Amino acid sequence: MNKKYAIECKSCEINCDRKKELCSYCLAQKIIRGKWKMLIIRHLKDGSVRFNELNRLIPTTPTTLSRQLKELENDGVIERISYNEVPPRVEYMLSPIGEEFKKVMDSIKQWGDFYINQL
Amino acid sequence: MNKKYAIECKSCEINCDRKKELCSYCLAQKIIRGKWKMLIIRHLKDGSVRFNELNRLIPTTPTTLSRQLKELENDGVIERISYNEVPPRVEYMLSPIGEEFKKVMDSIKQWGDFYINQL
DNA sequence: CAGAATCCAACGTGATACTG
DNA sequence: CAGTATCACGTTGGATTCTG
Repeated sequence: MNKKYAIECKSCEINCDRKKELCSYCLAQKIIRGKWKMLIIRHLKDGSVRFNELNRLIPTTPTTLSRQLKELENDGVIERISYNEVPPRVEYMLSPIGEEFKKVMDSIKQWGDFYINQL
Repeated sequence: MNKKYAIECKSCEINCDRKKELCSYCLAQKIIRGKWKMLIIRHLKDGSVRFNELNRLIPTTPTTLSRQLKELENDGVIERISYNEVPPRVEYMLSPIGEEFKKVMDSIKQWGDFYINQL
């Protein structure tokens, strides 16, 4: 198991008897924590999207969007393809890991609906 | 739909065509964002736990743990029962909404396993 | 035991200006 | 178009001390 992506779960190291299980949670939490990451993944669900297009869909600054995209890329959740064109064109899309995350998104949506119905 | 719990998703208001779907995501993100919340829910999965017991399982200070517990309670995810005893005894457990969240936890675990296998 | 109060440091996000 | 650099700021979490 080489360190392709960074995974570290301090909590697990300290107190988890079922390391792998807890790591999954911390892993997901790490990805979900970023303010716009859920939204990014949601907007990439149906295919690749360009940077500015994404920025129109997500109400934050290019600075922040760029940072969050880079983090998602480093975590292996999305992929970035840069075409050598003028004007520049860059497309973002889900990686296999990101595709797999759609299932989590679906269960989150179900739970959210349940939550809203309780109000 | 009375405002029992606070829900507001600025992103949805601004740019979402499928409001309810996105709200679910933002909702979940808002609730899970706290550094220890996933871990709290994970440790309450199998039944109620007392404050100090929880604090032994989760490597943070009582101050922070208390804050996150209160937030989870306000968001309707967990419940707090205080027994009138000396010394004091307080138990935390999942609410119905919290129980429902276990499905999300399960899908997260599956995803985490998939993730780890990609390394 | 189960916390509350207070203060502080660190981190994440946003605003602004600029660029290949 | 797709960013980067820099700075300012608010929110979060942690340390410490104290209490019913």
